[in-house]
Amino acid sequence: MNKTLQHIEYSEESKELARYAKALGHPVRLVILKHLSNQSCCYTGDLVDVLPLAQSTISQHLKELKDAGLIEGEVNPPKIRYCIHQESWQKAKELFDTLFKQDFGGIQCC
Amino acid sequence: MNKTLQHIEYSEESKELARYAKALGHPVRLVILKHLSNQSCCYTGDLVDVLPLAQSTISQHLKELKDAGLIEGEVNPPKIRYCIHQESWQKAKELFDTLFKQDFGGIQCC
DNA sequence: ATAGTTCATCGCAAATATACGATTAATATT
DNA sequence: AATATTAATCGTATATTTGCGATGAACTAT
Repeated sequence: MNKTLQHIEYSEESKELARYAKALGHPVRLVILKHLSNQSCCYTGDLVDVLPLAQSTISQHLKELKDAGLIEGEVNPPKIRYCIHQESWQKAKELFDTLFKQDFGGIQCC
Repeated sequence: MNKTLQHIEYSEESKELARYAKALGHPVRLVILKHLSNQSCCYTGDLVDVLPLAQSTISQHLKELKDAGLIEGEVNPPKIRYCIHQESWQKAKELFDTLFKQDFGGIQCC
């Protein structure tokens, strides 16, 4: 067969949405975001206190959320204050809205 | 430190949302869902024709979407017709809506 | 019965993700 | 300068994901 060298060109939207979805694809990160939303912001240490995970592990999850663009950190020595990244959050919201806007309910098929 | 044996109890919501998000966290699967929504339904073979990936790979992605509950397959020998799973799709939509409903725009912090 | 079609599954390799403890970097405090 | 605090990063181990080709199962058509 050998159909491919697997270099697929995805749309920017697909890539961006997949990136957000992937970042949201772990329960710990959802808990972190929830915590962040409750407090509006919080320090890494707060999360370390709350979650039964090593500090390094939490830091890593924060990094993934940050890399995906969903949160941002403000240095506030010696702590770091994390918050939702407004713009990206809005962008993610829109992308998911668009994805789910397809109202499959109308087209009955199976 | 040894803070944990890492048995965290997540809420059902977190687990379910994470499961959906994870399934959506790969561009190929988004393309598949888009294709599915365009045609309302389609056969595995259609996707194999469209995507530059091996049949087995596509089958695997379909399995993941099915395991997450986002799609369902109707046997239509010798083919299988895949469609969006209405209920789960709606449930996912709601969970994401709830997640993004938090209007962080109001609470300025950083 | 035999051969053909369609798609899932197996077995494998490579890459990525997840967790940890230990270390390092940055800054504040003494 | 020396110490303490906070959090990122490094190194490592294990598990999961992603991809492939090959094989197998289910059903059709000859």
